[in-house]
Amino acid sequence: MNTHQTDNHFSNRVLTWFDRHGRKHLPWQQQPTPYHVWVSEIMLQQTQVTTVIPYYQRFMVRFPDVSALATAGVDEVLHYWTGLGYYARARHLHQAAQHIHSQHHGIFPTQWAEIVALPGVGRSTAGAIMALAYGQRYAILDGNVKRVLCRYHAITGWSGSSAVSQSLWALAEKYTPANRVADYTQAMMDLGALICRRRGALCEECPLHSDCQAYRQQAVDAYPHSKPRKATPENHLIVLVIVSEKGLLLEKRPDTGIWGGLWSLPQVSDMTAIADWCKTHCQFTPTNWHTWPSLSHQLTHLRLHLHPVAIVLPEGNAPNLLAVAPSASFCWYNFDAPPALGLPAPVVRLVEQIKMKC
DNA sequence: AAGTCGGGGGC
DNA sequence: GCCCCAGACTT
Repeated sequence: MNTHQTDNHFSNRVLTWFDRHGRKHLPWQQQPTPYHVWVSEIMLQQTQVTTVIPYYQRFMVRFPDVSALATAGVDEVLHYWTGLGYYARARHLHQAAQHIHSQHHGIFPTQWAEIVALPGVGRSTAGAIMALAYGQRYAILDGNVKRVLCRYHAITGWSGSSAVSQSLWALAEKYTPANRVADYTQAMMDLGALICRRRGALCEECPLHSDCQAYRQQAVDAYPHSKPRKATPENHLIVLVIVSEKGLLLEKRPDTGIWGGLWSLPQVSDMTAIADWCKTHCQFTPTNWHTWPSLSHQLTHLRLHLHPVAIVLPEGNAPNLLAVAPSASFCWYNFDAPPALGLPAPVVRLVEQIKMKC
């Protein structure tokens, strides 16, 4: 009977705090159009605000609206995404823009079901667009909201497990108010990011601390429970550094898997495959090569070691090599006029090294 | 239900 | 080093 009162109690406290302390000057808040909210939400998936801001600003200058994004090439979109990670986000964003451009005349859809059907948009991102851009009462459940709710109710278990996630969604829906839903949604993210921080939570400044179960237990740092982790595997990749007067040879990666759709160095399965690879793809058999120092690259779930092998081009055989590229899957990366392509972060590092040697 | 997908921030 | 971050998608 008093559950409704309790729900308003929660959102009222959050909203009062927001009026005084919430963030109101983030780039995507200035004109919270569906397009601005959408792009920002996709960039912010698993990515911190301070990292996103410069990417968002560059992106909006180049792709100011859905149609600008839809009519651009996917390589250029990935170029603007280079360094942000999770590149499927960029390809999905581009696909969705093309869908909106061709099927909805460039007008962003207004219904939740249409929005959640867009590639790359799940339940939480769709809720954020509905709440922030349209003021409709839809809930979100991002990392911030999860942390606030896990602590407020002292919820045990990993928040990614289906049982805990289901409980959290029910709570998120319950607390989301009908009035001022845009402010409330922003407030919950701000509360999680600024006050209910992963470490070093500022509980004395939190509008909810008098009712927070984790605070009452004096065990705020224990929530949310972290994901059980396994040992991260190590992967070794042999990559080829082939430089001609046209630049560095790059190969486009398939859309699925790591660095999907990005341009990387050609990769071979083992050292014995190098000669065959050159014969097949470049119509020449290298006489010798040099192994360069390896680069390590830590990902969430594995550790990569790149072993660059520099192929020495035989004198006079460069013309044959030129026949290789450009094509759909190969290109020459010109250091003096770098093309707008997406490159994995360690390849960017390697390109910098190669540029120094040339 | 568990794995995959990246790079950077912060301690 | 380690864990996490305005999650979604595939298997």
